[in-house]
Amino acid sequence: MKKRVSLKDIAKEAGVSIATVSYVLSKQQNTGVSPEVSEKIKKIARKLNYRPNQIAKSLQSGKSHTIGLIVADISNPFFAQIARIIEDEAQKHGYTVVFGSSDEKASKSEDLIKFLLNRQVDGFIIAPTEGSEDQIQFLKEQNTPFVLIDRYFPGLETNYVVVDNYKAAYEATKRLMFGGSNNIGMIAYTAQLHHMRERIRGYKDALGQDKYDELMLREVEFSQIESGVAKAIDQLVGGKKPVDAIFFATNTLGITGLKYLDKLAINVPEDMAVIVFDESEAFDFFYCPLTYVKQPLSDLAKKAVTILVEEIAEPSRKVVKISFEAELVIQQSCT
Amino acid sequence: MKKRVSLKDIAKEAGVSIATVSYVLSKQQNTGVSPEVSEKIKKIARKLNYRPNQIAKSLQSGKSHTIGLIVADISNPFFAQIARIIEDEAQKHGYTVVFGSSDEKASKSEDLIKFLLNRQVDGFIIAPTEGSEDQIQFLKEQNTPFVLIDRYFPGLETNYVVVDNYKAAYEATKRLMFGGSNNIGMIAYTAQLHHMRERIRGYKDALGQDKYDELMLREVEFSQIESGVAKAIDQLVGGKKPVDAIFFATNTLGITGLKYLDKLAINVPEDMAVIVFDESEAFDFFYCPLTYVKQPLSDLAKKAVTILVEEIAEPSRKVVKISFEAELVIQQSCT
DNA sequence: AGACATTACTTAAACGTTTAAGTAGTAATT
DNA sequence: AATTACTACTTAAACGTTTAAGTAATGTCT
Repeated sequence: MKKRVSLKDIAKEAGVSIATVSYVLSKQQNTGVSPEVSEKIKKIARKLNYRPNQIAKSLQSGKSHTIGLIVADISNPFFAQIARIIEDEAQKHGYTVVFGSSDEKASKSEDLIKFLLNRQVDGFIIAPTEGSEDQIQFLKEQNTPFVLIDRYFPGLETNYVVVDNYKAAYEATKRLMFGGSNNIGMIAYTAQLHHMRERIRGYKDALGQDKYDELMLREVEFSQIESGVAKAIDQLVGGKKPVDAIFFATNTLGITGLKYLDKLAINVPEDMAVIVFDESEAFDFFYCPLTYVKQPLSDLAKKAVTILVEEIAEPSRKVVKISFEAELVIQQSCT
Repeated sequence: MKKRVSLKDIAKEAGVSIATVSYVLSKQQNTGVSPEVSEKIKKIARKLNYRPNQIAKSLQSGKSHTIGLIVADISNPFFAQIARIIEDEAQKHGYTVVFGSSDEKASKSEDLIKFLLNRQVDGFIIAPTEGSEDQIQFLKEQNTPFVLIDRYFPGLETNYVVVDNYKAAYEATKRLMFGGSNNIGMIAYTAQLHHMRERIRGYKDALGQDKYDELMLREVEFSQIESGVAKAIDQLVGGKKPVDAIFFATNTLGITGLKYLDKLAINVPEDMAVIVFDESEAFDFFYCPLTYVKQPLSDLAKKAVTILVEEIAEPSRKVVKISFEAELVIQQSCT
């Protein structure tokens, strides 16, 4: 790599001190440099194609103007979309985004946080994994600015931007009941993550004491989605009280589940009503237009960035907790 | 943010110089520090929870251990998947990935390159946009390590990792002919990007002089995919020689096109055979299992990282040009 | 005993910035 | 003429590392 041009090079060529060059090039207000010298320096800077070294600036200022984004998996369209919006929004504020995928593993998440902390990121946007409370607590104690997104820990006083999962799940389930379904099953992840428990709670509450049966709620492991969903569906349709509707708790579960229903030649919505949490491009080609819970991704992501940027600028403000409403997009799979 | 622990803090507590601490903590080989002092320092470092400041290291070494990834759109699953693989691979080599989306605009791409260059990235992995030759040339002149991925410029001597687009398109088209299609249309992007021209060239060559008709090749703008594809299909099916097969040049075009075919009640493959370049989760739910061109994403992305990392370590090696074979996954949409 | 090595450190410069504090030189005020 | 104030700079320290070069104390060899 060719040696980059530094203030020193410009100073030498202009016959002034480095400080003068710095004042000219970095200050908007004129800090007492004569117009002639100022012009001369600017001209030389342009000629030499000077680009300031952000690393040096960062070392000096203690700010890297970089934010770390940690999600479960950047290749999951849900997170990829969030990442894109965060990127655009961060750029507007002059921030770069570095990202990492935790694969829902607390250990990977911890490694990533440490790694990015060494890189001196100014703050984090994190979709926390199960069991990462202590990491989040650690960030809090360290006073590292961060915002949780998509999920949060009710026991921790932190910034977060989420969706009202309880309400969304409640409404979705009610819609299935309204559509005439009597035995409504749910397929969720085996996770103590609050957003997942909230979706489950919404489902249960909508059904009420008498309609809910614990056999109708099936949980599958992150690590074996395909086999887990298949088994769950087998149980839901094969029990003594077969379900006539399934509420899928995430889009990945939905996609996997719909494929399996296809395999079993179970028709939606005739044999089985369906609602899925989250969207997917895949649903566009499903033979029956799906009713789904639509999260305001853009709002979530933008808000997360603005909160983070504000917190970086003014640390230790009061925590900000935001919960957006999700929208139930009603199509034909729920009747 | 709490003040971070630096070598100085450790040095003070241990009663030694900063240099000694640095030697102990950064060297694997013992550089002449007594075991007692060494142990003492390590213990204090652990106690204070010392984490080295990468920014300072970077300034000193001139290496940021960060690579910049520039793609058209990180939320496009094709690029999101590549990003994920690059992330994992980069992590293995101790690199962080910062990303940016160019939206296929040369101006955005240029801004991103400048922005990330200021951030002192050690190198780039770029899926270049149309009209970005001069930016690439600039990086080359600067001796900034980079690898192009997915696309490249035949006129420039650069590292790249791509797929043999000509061959893949040729074979796809031949497969459509083999399946009995007589009038095979193609929908591609209006772009001089080499990979796109190669796909088109493969299509043309497969058809040969007599079968190819310029009316059967429709190009649509990046900026108006939906309307463009609709218009293209209208023309393809509404001409005096209506096509009985369509080859879509990318997965986005394919998804959009298939939706529109649905709208027109054109059945695949009875009324229209179809092959799409690239995969999509969406295709899993299309009523007819699609024949598609499968790119070895993992190979592409991993190779790009290793080439880049090698080039960073040993600049100005000979350029490396890699072309992988794509696989035609034959299902039922092409007969 | 004197020369030379070796050990176990320390000093100081460097990376590229920013910025408080200092310093000439000139101009205005008394 | 002396004081003050301003202008247009420069000096130097700092951010947290690395590392070549220096040094004092001890050990070894002839």
